[in-house]
Amino acid sequence: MKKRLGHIFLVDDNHDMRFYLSDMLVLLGYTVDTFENATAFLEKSMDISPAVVLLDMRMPGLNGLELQARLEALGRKTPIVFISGESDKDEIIEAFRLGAVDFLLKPFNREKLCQVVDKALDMDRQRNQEFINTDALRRSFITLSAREQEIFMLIVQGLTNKGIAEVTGIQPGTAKKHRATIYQKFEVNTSAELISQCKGVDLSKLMPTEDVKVQ
Amino acid sequence: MKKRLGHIFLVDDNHDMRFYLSDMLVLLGYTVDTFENATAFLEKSMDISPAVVLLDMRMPGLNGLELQARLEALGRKTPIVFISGESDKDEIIEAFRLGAVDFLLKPFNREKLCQVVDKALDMDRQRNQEFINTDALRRSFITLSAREQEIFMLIVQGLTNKGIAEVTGIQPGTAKKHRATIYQKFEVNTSAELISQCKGVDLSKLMPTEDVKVQ
DNA sequence: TCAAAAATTACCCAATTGGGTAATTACATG
DNA sequence: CATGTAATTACCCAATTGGGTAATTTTTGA
Repeated sequence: MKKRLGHIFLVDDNHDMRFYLSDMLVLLGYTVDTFENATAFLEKSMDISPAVVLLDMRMPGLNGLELQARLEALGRKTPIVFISGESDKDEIIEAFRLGAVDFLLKPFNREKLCQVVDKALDMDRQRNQEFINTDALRRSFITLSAREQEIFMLIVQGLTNKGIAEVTGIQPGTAKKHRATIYQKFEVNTSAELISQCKGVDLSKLMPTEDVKVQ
Repeated sequence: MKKRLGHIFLVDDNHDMRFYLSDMLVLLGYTVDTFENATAFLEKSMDISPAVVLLDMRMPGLNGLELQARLEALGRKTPIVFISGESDKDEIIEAFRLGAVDFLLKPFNREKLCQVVDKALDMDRQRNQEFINTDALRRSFITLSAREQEIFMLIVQGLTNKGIAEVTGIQPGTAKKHRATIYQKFEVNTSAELISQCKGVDLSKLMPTEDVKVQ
């Protein structure tokens, strides 16, 4: 059997189900952290990618939907797959509205579980890659002075030194000086390289944040 | 009441529901096309944006899920919102897996309908804008010769004429000549402008397609 | 208040770019 | 085969860029 890769956060209040699923998933090759309730997951989990949250809907304390909303509010964007047998239609719909990747109704077979988990892991790989790209760009961006950040935005919009001079009211030579500093800090030689580095990155997200993803 | 904007394709086999919903939606300000079954919609609808498909799940002939799959296969990407009372959990989950935006269980109130429809219309506006951006770029791209298309890709990756020369094996001056032609056809003066035009566009989607969206 | 950091401008030089013309070769389509 | 299109190369020129040094003024913090 092909060994599967990725991490699974399994949140289920049912002891037997936790052990049964965990064993199966570990056998399949995934790494697994199990949690008995939503609070335990909120407190102890670390950010790992690629990962997926396998989440039981009905639990004592916070239920699945409530945990989902909390994670969303915290900016923890690991994909969520619900596992449940007793959920009603409204709960299922609400889970998808809140961004759930899939919903597995018990009983489900191993193939279906793998298929859904792997799809979610793929999504997380892509999401994390985008985060990493943005983060790499941000590392350089925050070394820029305020003026340099302003001019950076104009450069990646395609403006020349002359255009930047017109927009900001400074001399073209000054714009050129700032541009040189910016290129140094981003370790590029041309505007094309700089703009390429920004491809697929939301420039409005360049201001610092705290969360970091490892691995 | 604030007048709502957008187009709705309403597909429902139930005559009363069709007229009731259609009247309500028109009153709210939307434009509405109604269809008695999936086949009618597949045959007659045109691409309009922003639009949303309100789709009944249980219908004679093709059911909602089958129509959804057909639309996906045809590349018709207007967001789909299901409307149904009798759907079971598996159908609901399958609808979301196939990309449904939302699922309204009957009975639902007017507010909920508006909220869901407007969200779907917003998604379609954005989707269509991306399509338009890509289409504008493609119009220029297809006027390039094969060699120019190849060099275009290298330019937007940030390569200089010298770099392009190394990669392709031609002389830097030749690369420069091609670059000049490309700039002309895209009506830009610098590589930064060209790359800016490509921002947010999936360059792998630049080859010609047939479907066109109006308005 | 005093020192450090940032912003501004000017100047120099080599390299590259943008724009244009021209000539030769390769290739395909009628 | 002939013609046209594409590709390739070379050459010229003006403008801009990349890289560096220097000097002055502003702003910021300690």
